[in-house]
Amino acid sequence: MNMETLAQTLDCGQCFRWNRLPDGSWDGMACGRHLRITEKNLPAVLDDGFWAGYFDMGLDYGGIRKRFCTMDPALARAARYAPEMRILNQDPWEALCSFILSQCNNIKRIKGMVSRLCAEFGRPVEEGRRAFPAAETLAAAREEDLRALGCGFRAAYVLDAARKVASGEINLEKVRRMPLEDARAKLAGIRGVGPKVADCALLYGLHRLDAFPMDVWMKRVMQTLFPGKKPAWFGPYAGIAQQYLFHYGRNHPELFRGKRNQ
DNA sequence: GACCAGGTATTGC
DNA sequence: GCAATACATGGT
Repeated sequence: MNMETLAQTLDCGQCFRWNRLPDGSWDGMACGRHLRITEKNLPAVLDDGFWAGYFDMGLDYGGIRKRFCTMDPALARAARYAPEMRILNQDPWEALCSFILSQCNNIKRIKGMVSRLCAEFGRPVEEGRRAFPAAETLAAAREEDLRALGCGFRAAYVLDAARKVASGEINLEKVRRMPLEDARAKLAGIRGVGPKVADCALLYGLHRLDAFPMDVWMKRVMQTLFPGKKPAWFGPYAGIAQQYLFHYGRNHPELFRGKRNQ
């Protein structure tokens, strides 16, 4: 992993608090910690206990990729397109909340909404930096306050999620350990959380690598490149395959020209 | 100024 | 079941 290939992980639509600065460094927040990654400190970052875990350095992505390459030529192309991509270990609540905000939205605006949410409700951690707001904090907010930050119709959804997490009605660490279908059903008890957002929360927030978010892009990918196949076909690391394919598909829209959009 | 965006809930066949 | 529609709003 180097400064360029970090984009495969930090700019592939799984997280919303990282930005590349003009000098090429990466600036971001995770779990209440601020980090600026430069060419110089990158090795030390990946050696740090917390950040190594965040970047999932303990998992053998090379081996998983190799297996994918033997399964299907299109999957091989997608895996080779972004070979350094990893699924981050993000804060579960932040991921759930962020992907509730992601619906019917674009990545740039999601980032803006998350940023304003942090500025307004996040705990200050250092000069000008704020953590992602705690569920307890947002649970006490008013819907109109969230709408004022540009959340739109998603404001009520965020509020419902915050209340259910803060009250303990939904315990994300318990959800992490549930069978996939039970976990999905539990998350779907939140207003504004359907199959896609639930799987995003599971994959990106709870590191459930068997979850397989099916958005418009993945529907196109599946129809075009894997007709008749279902997510389980990709195996226990289906979520990683999904991320390779999502990123590859989004950057090759010509694959779907002339196909029906779903 | 349309058109679209990593969807979901509701309604009506 | 499945298609149609509303839901807010900023980016392009």
